Amino acid sequence: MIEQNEKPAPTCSGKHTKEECAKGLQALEDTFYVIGGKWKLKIINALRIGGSSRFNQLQQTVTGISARILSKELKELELNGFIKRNVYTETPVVVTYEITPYSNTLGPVLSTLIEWGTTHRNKIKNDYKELTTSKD
Amino acid sequence: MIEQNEKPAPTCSGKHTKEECAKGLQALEDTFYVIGGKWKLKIINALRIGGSSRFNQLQQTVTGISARILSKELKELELNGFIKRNVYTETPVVVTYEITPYSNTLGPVLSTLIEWGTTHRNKIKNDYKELTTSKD
DNA sequence: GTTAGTACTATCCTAAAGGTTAGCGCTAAC
DNA sequence: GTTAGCGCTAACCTTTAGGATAGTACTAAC
Repeated sequence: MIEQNEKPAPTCSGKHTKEECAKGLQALEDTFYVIGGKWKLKIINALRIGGSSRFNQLQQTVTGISARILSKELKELELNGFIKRNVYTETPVVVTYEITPYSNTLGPVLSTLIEWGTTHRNKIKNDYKELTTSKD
Repeated sequence: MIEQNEKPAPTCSGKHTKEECAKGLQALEDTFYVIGGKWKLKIINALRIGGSSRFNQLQQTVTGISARILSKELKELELNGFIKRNVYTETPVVVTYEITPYSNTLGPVLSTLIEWGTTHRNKIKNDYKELTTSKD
């Protein structure tokens, strides 16, 4: 919201990057398509860290998710090859979910995302501190 | 969807990782909160690659976005310190958007996300090829 | 004075995501 | 026979994201 009056900006479109940009756009689209949404990466992360888990256990770990959504997301994740569902026909029936090797390709994605979120939270905290401490 | 009947799985909850898991969950939550959604990362990526751009230019680059949404997203991104809005009071008025240094902290996030999306697309292609080529 | 361009914005509407509640089929314990 | 736990699932509802269309304020050109 700052007004300026110097140069009309050189309409820097950069033809050489249009293709690159389209590729990036496509790749982001693809990524969001399979692991986008509120829960998928959280579930995968929980299974990566906590190891194979059962349904109710998972619902406790991934705080806030409802059984309906968890069930739906697990189905989608299984369909896309990110997790494996194991049924032990005992009494009572036990079902466990575990990540597949393919999920491990998401390792770097998860770590950068988590790292960024952590640093961002600290930044916000500091910004707030500075705001309340300084008096100018 | 595979049935088994071996061990009831050792209820591997792993107390030592609960905290770790909660932290990851929180970090993912924070990340999604500021750069989640269908468009934000795409816009930042476009500005990163294409350099500072004007409104209509951006709308062309980020294919599929409507003016209303673009306007809304840009406001949010500016509020959170990811982009800078420059107004050149000329005739006609020209407005450019550019990324801030803080946006550059998203570099690793964007590249891993884009890289993963690209490899995933190739995997899907190969899976499909194998499916249509082999006859078993 | 009409048209065109720039950068939006208001209104309205649809569709997808997600939440709430209740319940099923099974078995084992009280 | 009632309760409780496991792993869901169906029905219904709310919230949010996003899309379509039209219009605003300004100015300059025709």
